[in-house]
Amino acid sequence: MARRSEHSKEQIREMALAAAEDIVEADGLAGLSARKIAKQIGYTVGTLYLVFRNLDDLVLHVNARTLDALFAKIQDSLHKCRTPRTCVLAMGRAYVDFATENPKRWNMVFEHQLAEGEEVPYWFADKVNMMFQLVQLQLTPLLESQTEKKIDLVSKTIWCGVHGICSLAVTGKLDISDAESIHVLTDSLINNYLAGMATTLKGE
Amino acid sequence: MARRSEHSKEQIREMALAAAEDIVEADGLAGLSARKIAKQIGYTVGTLYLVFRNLDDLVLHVNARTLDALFAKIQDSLHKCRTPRTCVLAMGRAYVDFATENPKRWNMVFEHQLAEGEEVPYWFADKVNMMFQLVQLQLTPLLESQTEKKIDLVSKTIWCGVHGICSLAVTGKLDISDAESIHVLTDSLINNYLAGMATTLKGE
DNA sequence: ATCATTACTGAACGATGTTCAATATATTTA
DNA sequence: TAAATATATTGAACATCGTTCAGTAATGAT
Repeated sequence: MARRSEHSKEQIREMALAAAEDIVEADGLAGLSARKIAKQIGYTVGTLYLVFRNLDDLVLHVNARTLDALFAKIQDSLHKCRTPRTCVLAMGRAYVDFATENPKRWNMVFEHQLAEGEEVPYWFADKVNMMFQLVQLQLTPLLESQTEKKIDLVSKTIWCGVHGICSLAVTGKLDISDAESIHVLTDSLINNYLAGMATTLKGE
Repeated sequence: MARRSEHSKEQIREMALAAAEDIVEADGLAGLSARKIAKQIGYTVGTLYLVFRNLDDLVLHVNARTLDALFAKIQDSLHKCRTPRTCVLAMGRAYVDFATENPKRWNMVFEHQLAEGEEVPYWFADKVNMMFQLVQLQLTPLLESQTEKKIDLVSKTIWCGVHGICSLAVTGKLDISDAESIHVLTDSLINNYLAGMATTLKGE
């Protein structure tokens, strides 16, 4: 055997990640296996380990791609909004839309956990933080008089809230599942939280 | 072998669930295995399958116990509060406290997913719904003029938000991890959301 | 044409969830 | 008390999993 250089290592990586995405979106993280990926790209298991440290590493990279796609979709949603409030609303809806369109892939980002000793690599943590920073960017016009710590708190609170709604809805723990009904919850969260913040800021 | 009737089936169930809890809180869901549980209770793997349909079923029951303990803790927190707002604040803090005290067990409730065909049993869904109803119970005094649908929306939004904060904090996706810092977020969410709701209700 | 390098394989290992014929004990019957 | 029946428990077997790595086949260099 050995079809030397039919694909570069980088190509094999890409193929493996794409195959893994397919399998996960079809059967979830539980349905993913090294042998399935290998079979789908026409190589054997061993080859995967020349290109990834192990399956956890591969999943981490699939998750990175998911976060990238999610981030892109959320950034896109900002083209059609004008005020901080409507922009955060748009972001929340885009988040929900992505999650309902790619439920298993999105879910894997939060389902997957590294083994005890392993650390989440910095480049992965960065991708998560970028999401919060994008919220922060929208909100700063409303919070110019506030400390950075306060702005950080507000962005995190809102975005965690949106995530919580999305998470419980997509995993079927609420009775709702269609995107439209979930938007009602995220809209409510963002509108009321911001309205409440406005009153407490005035009262100072 | 066969130490007939040394323990009743119900006792073996209890022992297995307790052992599983121990293992999960030590090593997480990934560290749990049928053989480990069996070894810890002094039986062999086969015995577990006389008492549970399969490992998924066992995990589901561990999760049920976790939800029961969580619910009890949250109910307890209601003895020291007087207003709807402070009661929901107390509930949020109790939720965070439980999650930080039992991170792996709590996490498993949301990490674990049944296989494609399997349905979440009604008694499990009930336990989740009871949590929302407890929030609803606190909030109805503030929302007496509102439709039931609106009350439901508000409770779900707030509690999902609290869950989202808790979830991202406990799994290390925020930079914070101590309970006190997480309380700041849940307090902020609840206080601002309710304040915002008060203004929109007045404006009607 | 030979050698060295490289790309890839696939058998092997230990561990997993799950099943079920076999077995050892307890209870009932004679 | 002894034999027969019933039942509680076992543990070997199966397929599948992640992971490793000696071996092999094809390429590039000499």
